Amino acid sequence: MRRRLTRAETKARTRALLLDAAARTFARKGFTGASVEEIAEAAGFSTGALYSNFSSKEALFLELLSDRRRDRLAAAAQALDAHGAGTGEAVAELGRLLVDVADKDIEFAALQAEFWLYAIRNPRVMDALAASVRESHQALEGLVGAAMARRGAPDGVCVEEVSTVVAALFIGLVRQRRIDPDCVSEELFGQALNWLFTGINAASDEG
Amino acid sequence: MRRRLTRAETKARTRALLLDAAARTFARKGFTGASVEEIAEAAGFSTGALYSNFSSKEALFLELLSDRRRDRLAAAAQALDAHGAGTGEAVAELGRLLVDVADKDIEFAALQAEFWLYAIRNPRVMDALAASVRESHQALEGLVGAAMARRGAPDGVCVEEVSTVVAALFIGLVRQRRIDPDCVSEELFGQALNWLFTGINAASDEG
DNA sequence: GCTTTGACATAGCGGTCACTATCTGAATAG
DNA sequence: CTATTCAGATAGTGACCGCTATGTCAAAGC
Repeated sequence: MRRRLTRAETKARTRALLLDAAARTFARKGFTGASVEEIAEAAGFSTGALYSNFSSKEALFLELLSDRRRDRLAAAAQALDAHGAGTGEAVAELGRLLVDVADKDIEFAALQAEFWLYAIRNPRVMDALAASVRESHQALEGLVGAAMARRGAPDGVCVEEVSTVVAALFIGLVRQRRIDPDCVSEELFGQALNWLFTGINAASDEG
Repeated sequence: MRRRLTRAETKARTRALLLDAAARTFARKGFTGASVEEIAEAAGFSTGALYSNFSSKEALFLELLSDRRRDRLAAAAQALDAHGAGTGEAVAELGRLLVDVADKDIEFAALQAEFWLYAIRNPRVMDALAASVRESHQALEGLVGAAMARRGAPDGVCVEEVSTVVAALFIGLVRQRRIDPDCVSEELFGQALNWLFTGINAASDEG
């Protein structure tokens, strides 16, 4: 049986519900296309509740910008851990991640695109986006560094650069898979990573 | 001295000016954020002129979707031709293309992101976007095929797949360069392509 | 148990938007 | 020269939106 909630608890719950509804609605309609009434209704509240928890539509949006990528990152890390990261299977698991993000979590890619466009147009929030991206890139650098070490990659190659390339590849493939799934098979991301890491080793052996 | 324009000529000119203004405005404000009055004014006309040339805001947007990528493609092909495509310099030239698209033609990336989001949300226009993308990918496949042949790549590797990877890499790097230019140097795209093509050769030598 | 507080609901205000009905004047046709 | 057509201007119209002022009722404090 459910304990009676305190005021602070219900407020926190309302906030979380509003954030979830906002993520769904912004992803489906865009920042300007989504109305605050729509968001509040999707969460089961009124606009009054929304403005009692967030100072403006933009503030709600920016809070998502800081939050959601962290959520995704945690889920991805968990999935990778569960399937033997640090082994040769990591590449296969990254392929599965591509499918997850492109096909299942259809909100994520759309939201990130919204964030990017918003930051391009409102330079004052670009720092926040850059920080959010940097956070996930640092996690990725751990994986990439491990992969390079396992494959005996040389010292001359910059882990940050390789990570940036891997992340760019991922984003580009997710986007393309939403346009034409036939062009981006589930294995293509893993395949491309194999080419990339093989090439890194081979290229440095020459120079 | 300027010849007196016929009605058809002035109308075509008005249409073109409206399309240009629409590209600028949609890129800067987004599809929902840009108003038709804003677009018409930027072109030096009234909303009446706009609705006399396009049936709706959406029709104007969709016309850009078909047009603008072709323009970009033509400019890119010209730039590549001018700097010795088909030689080893092609990779360096592709690096320059990255800088052009990311830094100078700031409209292009934003517009493409708008198109993608719009197509995601309005499945009936996804076909148009897919066709537009396929057009540029086919041009890219010519370049990629030539690069692979020059480097003596094996038969077992699918040109379409490699092209998709190259395009994805490009899009992802442009996006990241707009977030943090320091992370994506001008040479990184060319560097990544070198890794990629080197890896394609090496991987197939093994199997 | 009375008072105070504050989370959330309701209603409405000013402003903007996509789109249209109507008008004007210049290019065309005869 | 006159009549017609039509590109483009002007001036709305109804709908919607972000936000706020105000009301309500239950939890918190004493």
